[in-house]
Amino acid sequence: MKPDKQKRLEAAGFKIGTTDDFLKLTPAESELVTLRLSLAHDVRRRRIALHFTQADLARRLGSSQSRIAKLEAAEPDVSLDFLFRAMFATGAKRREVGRLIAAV
Amino acid sequence: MKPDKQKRLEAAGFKIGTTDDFLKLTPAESELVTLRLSLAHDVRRRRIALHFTQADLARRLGSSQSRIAKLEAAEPDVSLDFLFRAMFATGAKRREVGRLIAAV
DNA sequence: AAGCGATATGTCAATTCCGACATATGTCAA
DNA sequence: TTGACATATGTCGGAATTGACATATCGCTT
Repeated sequence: MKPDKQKRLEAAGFKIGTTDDFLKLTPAESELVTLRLSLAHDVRRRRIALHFTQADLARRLGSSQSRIAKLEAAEPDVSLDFLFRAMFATGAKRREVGRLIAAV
Repeated sequence: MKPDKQKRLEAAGFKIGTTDDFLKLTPAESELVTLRLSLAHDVRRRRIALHFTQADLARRLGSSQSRIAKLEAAEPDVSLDFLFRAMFATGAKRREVGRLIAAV
């Protein structure tokens, strides 16, 4: 959010905070949420870079298009296991995954 | 395994390969196995560095001592979700987790 | 507008993973 | 040895996650 917009909202009585603040997450929970979001976003990025459809990636994973859509939307019923399997199914190596996770 | 021992075994007719070879894992599966082992080992390392018992860590996670034992043994019914929650529960930050995962 | 490929959303039964608990094994000090 | 504490192993019912499927919506071309 742009700073000026934030100021305007706050002037209007809205308190602006991070998602973590809003959801009252512990630091550990917050790390986990960020991790999930990062992975979900990167799976999509990598899939598109490979010119794969969601159905293509699903086939590679022995899964279904709808599960990939949910994965990329980081829906809560998508596990880290599934996210990592998807990363590796797009050809990611541990080195790349590590860099992604470490990135602030 | 020491190289000389490997040579002796091979001379005796034993073929030496990696665990991944033995289990006929795809590269993606192999990355996942390595990831799980790395995390499991590091959770134990971090727990001990904190002078926590398995029961202590379990309490922090809202879990049980037996689940932590299984986690550290990287048993197959332990999810990546659980492994990451344990990492963060020992105070690990994404930066550290990323470095661990990227490490060969 | 109509058709089409891609993505999103919703549901459900089956599988997987979990906490809880019991119990076994290990370690070490008294 | 015995006892106390830590870790390992096994089981079980319930909760979470999955693949499968149906269907809706989007974006684009004609």
